[in-house]
Amino acid sequence: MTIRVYNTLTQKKEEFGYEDKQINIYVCGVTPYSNTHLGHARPSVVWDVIKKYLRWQGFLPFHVQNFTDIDDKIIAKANAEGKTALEISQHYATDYLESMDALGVERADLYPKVSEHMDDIIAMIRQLVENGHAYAVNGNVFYDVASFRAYGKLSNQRLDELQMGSRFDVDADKFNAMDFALWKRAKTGEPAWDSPWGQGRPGWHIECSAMSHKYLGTGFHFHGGGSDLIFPHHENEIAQSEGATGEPSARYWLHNGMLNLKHEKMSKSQGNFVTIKDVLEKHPKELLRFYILSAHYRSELEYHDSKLAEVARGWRRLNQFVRNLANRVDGLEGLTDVEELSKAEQDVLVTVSAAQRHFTQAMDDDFNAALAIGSLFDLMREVNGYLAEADSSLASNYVLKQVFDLYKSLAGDILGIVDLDTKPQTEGLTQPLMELVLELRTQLRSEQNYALADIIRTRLTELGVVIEDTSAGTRWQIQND
RNA sequence: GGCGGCAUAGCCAAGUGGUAAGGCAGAGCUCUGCAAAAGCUCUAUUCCCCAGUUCAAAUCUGGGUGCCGCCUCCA
Repeated sequence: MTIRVYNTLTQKKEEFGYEDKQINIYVCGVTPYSNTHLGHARPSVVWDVIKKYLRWQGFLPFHVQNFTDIDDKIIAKANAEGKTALEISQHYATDYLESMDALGVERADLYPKVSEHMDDIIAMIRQLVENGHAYAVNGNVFYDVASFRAYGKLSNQRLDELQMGSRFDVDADKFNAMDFALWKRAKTGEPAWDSPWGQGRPGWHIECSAMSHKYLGTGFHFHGGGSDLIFPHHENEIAQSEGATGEPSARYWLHNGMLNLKHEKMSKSQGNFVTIKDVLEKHPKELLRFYILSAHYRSELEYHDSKLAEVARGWRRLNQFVRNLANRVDGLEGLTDVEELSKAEQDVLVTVSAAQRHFTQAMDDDFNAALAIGSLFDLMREVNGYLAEADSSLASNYVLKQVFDLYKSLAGDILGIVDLDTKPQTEGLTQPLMELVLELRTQLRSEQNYALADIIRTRLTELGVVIEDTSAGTRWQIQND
């Protein structure tokens, strides 16, 4: 098995090389000053799936994701609301983690914060000054972009083509307009820390270099984030990390595409965002994940209010299929190999292994989840065909258990697009009441009182309870998406 | 102005040299008391346009058009 990934640094797909099973991952987190929105859901879900896939393949992902909890925007908001910057950032960091939990995103192994890594940041800035990549002026420290020959290698920018200063004023203390702040001199009313250059706070990019280096060292495997971070954030990060250590920081730079709202990037500063919590109040997390994963992680994704409804039908089919399988194979834990399989059953097993192979091939090719999902639909069609004829023999149960186990790992554990909670859909009286209603309706049907039976069905549908008459009896389900 | 990306059926979307996955919607059929579910069949002679390379191109090259992102904080 070989995994190939698109590396922004080389602008092509590369074979993923590794030395041992532990895969180190640094994903740029958020600046917590506002509610967590759908744009944040994209990299989170994408990396969640990558981690779970890698683990399924026998790797041990180790994931570090920062909180940039010292920042102009946070300070501005704190001053406006009469709170401290840390109160603001803590509040929104909590909102972020809650949103991630609600999305079924596994937590990172570490969430380092700027405010807790001042020594590491200062040490790296100092190193950069010593290495001749940074200079201090009036309590500020700037990165000397011209000193780093490879500057621009990630984003493919040429220094002389960048339009710096066109939309904001350039600090007069800079050697060069493109130089960026590593350390900012304290202004009144701002949180500040002691440093060799006086009181101040870190610039935007240095925290990721310092913290990724501290926890993952140099040459770690993956560095991820949104494509909007390629320049200047990640470009500057490379300049800092490599300028300080003399070694490459990350080997593979992976960038996810933007999630747009009405053809515009969803972002905090533009105010055009939909929060994750809002969406999850109306839709199950599995549906939101299905939507996000239905396009390749590098492409742009368009969101609008009816978007989830559009993909819901296909998603629901998949879920009901898996749920039916779950009911069917429930309690069949002890099944071992069964000797006599019919042709139809052998065919299903062949399709199962083909589906798993296609899924793996898709994920190995730059984590192509959209293609991988296609293989789940292919298998579903095949199995549904078999299911129509299947009896409840041992062989049949055995085969269906194989199918279910595959969906459980791929669609459930890795992608998180089907709800496998075996929790009863209902509580209290609903279950026995439904059984009673359906029993009576079955009686009516056997008496050919279809008019009344249909009224019951219609009224139940209006209540959100969908019933289906199958040859194996009537089944019911609460429609909740 | 520079850099990066995208343009595939009514809609979403995969596909980076070998003759167009998958989903939704639509049509027909099977099953069914009916409905639903499910299955089967059909639905892009063609991949924004124009040239070129090649036995072969949605895929490569050149040019054009349109859209998006970045060059300010952003996932």
